[in-house]
Amino acid sequence: MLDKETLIIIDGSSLLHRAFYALPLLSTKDGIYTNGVYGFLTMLYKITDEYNPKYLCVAFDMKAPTFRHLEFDLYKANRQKAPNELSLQFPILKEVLKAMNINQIEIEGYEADDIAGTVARFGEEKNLNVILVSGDRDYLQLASDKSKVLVTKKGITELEVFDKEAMIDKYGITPEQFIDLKGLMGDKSDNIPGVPGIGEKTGLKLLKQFGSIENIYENIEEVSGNKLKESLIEYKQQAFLSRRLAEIVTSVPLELNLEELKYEEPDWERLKGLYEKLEFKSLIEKIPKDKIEINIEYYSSEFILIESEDKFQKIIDEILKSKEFAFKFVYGDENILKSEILGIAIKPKEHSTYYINFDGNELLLNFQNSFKDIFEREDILVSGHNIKNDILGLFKLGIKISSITFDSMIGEYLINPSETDYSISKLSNEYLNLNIEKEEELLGKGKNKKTYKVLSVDERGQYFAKILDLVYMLEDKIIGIIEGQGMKELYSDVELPLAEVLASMEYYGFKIDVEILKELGSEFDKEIDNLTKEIYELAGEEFNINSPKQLGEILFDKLDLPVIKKTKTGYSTDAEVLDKLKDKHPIVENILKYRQIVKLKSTYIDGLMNLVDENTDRIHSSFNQTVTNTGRISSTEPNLQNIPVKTEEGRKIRKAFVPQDEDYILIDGDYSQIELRVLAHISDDPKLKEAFYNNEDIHTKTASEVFNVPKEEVTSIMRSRAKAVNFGIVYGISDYGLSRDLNISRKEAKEYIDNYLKNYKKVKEYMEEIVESGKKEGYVETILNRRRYLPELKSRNYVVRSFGERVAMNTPIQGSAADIIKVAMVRVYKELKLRNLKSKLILQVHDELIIETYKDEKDEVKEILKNTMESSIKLNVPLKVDIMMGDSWYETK
DNA sequence: GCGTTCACGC
DNA sequence: GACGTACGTGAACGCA
Repeated sequence: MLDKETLIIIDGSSLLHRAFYALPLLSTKDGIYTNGVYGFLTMLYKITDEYNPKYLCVAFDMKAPTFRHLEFDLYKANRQKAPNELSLQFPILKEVLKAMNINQIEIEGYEADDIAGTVARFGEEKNLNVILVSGDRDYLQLASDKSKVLVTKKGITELEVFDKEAMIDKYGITPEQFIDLKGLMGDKSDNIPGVPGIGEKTGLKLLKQFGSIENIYENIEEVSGNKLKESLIEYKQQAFLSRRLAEIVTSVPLELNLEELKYEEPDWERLKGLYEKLEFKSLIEKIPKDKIEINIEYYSSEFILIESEDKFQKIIDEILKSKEFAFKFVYGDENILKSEILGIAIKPKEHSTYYINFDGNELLLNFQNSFKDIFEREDILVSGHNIKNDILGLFKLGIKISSITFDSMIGEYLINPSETDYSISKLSNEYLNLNIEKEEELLGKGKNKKTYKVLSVDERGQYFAKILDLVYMLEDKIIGIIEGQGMKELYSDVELPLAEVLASMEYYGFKIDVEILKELGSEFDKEIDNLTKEIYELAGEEFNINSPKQLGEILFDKLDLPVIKKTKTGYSTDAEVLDKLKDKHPIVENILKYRQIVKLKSTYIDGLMNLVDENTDRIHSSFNQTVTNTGRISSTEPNLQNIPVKTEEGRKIRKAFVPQDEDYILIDGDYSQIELRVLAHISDDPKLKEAFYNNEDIHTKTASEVFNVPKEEVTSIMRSRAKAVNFGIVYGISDYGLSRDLNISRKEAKEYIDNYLKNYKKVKEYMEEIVESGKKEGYVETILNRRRYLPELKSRNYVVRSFGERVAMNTPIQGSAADIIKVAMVRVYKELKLRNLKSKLILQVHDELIIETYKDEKDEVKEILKNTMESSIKLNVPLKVDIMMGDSWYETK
């Protein structure tokens, strides 16, 4: 294949159809529908990248009737007209292809597949590698020794490859016989009748036995089954007609010329123009930079460089006058806590930006003294972008910030929590149509990411001055939207103050007893050693157990265990599969154990150890406020929100999480069933509310309702199944997910869910209403009006739509729970600060808060934590918090 | 470097 | 009747 040149022929009509139905209906701000074109181009790029063709063309159907219509007037008679949203995209696609200089072929009286077939034969004659691309399986008849057929599998990214051999492998018939097969079974979508009673199975059987339709009729007596025989005889004519209709014509009168099929260089400028009009940002990125004029106009800004304290008073006076300023630190390292501060940009509102350069550091001390008061005054409003990072800088300088009034990053997150890029460059482009360099462009990314040290002092000043200008330009717009959507309180009273709380949690960190970690680590190592030996012995050879590929070969090829599930790349070996193979071979149990211990060792022992600050023995995780779709916070480096708890061995890791010294103790407040309480509140379901008023065991209660037995008769199996149902309600899993979790049939799982909803009628009503309103409004909301947009609800794709529905039901529950704990965090933090306590809030794990508590303050802190958490947001059911104490996180259970 | 597979918590 | 099914983080593998 490599030595031959490649010709790719794409069925444009078919592929645009596929792409249109695979993607949600996207449109530009001018209302041009683009999803099909976008999907088509994604596939086109993928295919050309992979096969690097020398020749390429796209075939289209024409509206005019074809010879098939003339022969059979019912041909495609039942075909529904394509929706307008799709038809409108054909001319757009053709325009894009034209800009790409790609040959388009259409001809009256023939369909795209006939054109494709004809071009394919032409390519074969010229001894080219021919690749046909379509969303239609009819193309399989064109596969040959020289031609491959790519058929879309699912979505838009996966293509199934068929050559002649692959066809025989999969269907047991040749491409030519495929035409006979269609003649026999017909094709519903084209209204080709075929022979009644014959489907794919019978058709394949007949062809494997007889080879062709002619041969079937020549040996009709040998056909087994009277009914089948009669049907064949009666519909003989129809069978031959159907075959003629199904056969792709490879002799369309085309004047083909290899030179014209050449895949040439696009008209880049024109293409870029089209992509811009269609808002295909990711595709614009694909255009080689040297091919187009880079005419991005960068926003520019002025700044005043300050390198001595003489001017400090002038800046302070300006701030005092305008009562508002924006600022941002420039750090010399990714890790802010360890980083030196290179400088700070400060912009008193309506004034120029100052860039104070601290290089050399003498000035920093002076800055601290002069500006402390300004930051700590409550009547001066402070704005910024990703201000948590700047609060950390202030903490390092011993400054406590007071009045944050705007953070463009957090603001945009509230406007749309589903974005992934909240950078200032993105926001300015979206809202202001102004461009500044992305941080990535200045510093690079990944392993080679540099620090701001590579920029000159002047460049640093310029860049950060731009940022502060943009922050102020964004402020009114973003605040306006937030207020318009009823999120003012959420923004000002919860999210903005929370940034400081998170900064404080990062700043203080969690003390780690490194010795305990080390000891646990060597225990795990010993166990891994033993397990490794046993596994090698049982396998009869040494291999890399960590490699799913090698493990799969051992289990399923060598040991011949039954294959339960496959992944894209081979055998699946996940816990679910291994669980089912447990009694088939003793090696399986060892592998499960091995996986568990290796996970603990690598992620939680080695991973944590690497992140312990060697001076203080503390771990400083990053808490991110703008990641999740639901409003939860996330934690990275390390993720402290997934420290093991379920198995005893894993839970031991928590013994290493300790208070700073013997004067301190950990106090842990844990919301009991917060999501189900939120559900009781939102749905106002009397039964569910009653359970919480009476402080009942909710899973037992659910079991008694779902299985219709008195509570005393609920067995432990019933309870655990009910627990899974409650879990499903809270996390929005499907009947499929529930059936998998409980290892029961999907039907049974569905019964459980239906039964649940039958008992909790108002929950059912809520679920129906929220989906309805989500569809109508385009979004759902939490108790504090936090929004999540759900375009998935309008998808024509069942899977996507169902996903949207579950998210619609789940987000108000999970998101409101997030609202509740965030409010509690802000208040607990404020209270500890107000009372000047030594105790600090150091961790949040979704429904749990941990305070590193000074022992003398123990009772006070306990009360603050419990009361604040329970009274955070008033629901129409009580919130319940369990308080626990211990000398390690392990003990607070 | 990047996608895939697996596993941990809520 | 199939579709392929909570989220977020991280480690290791294996391909490029």
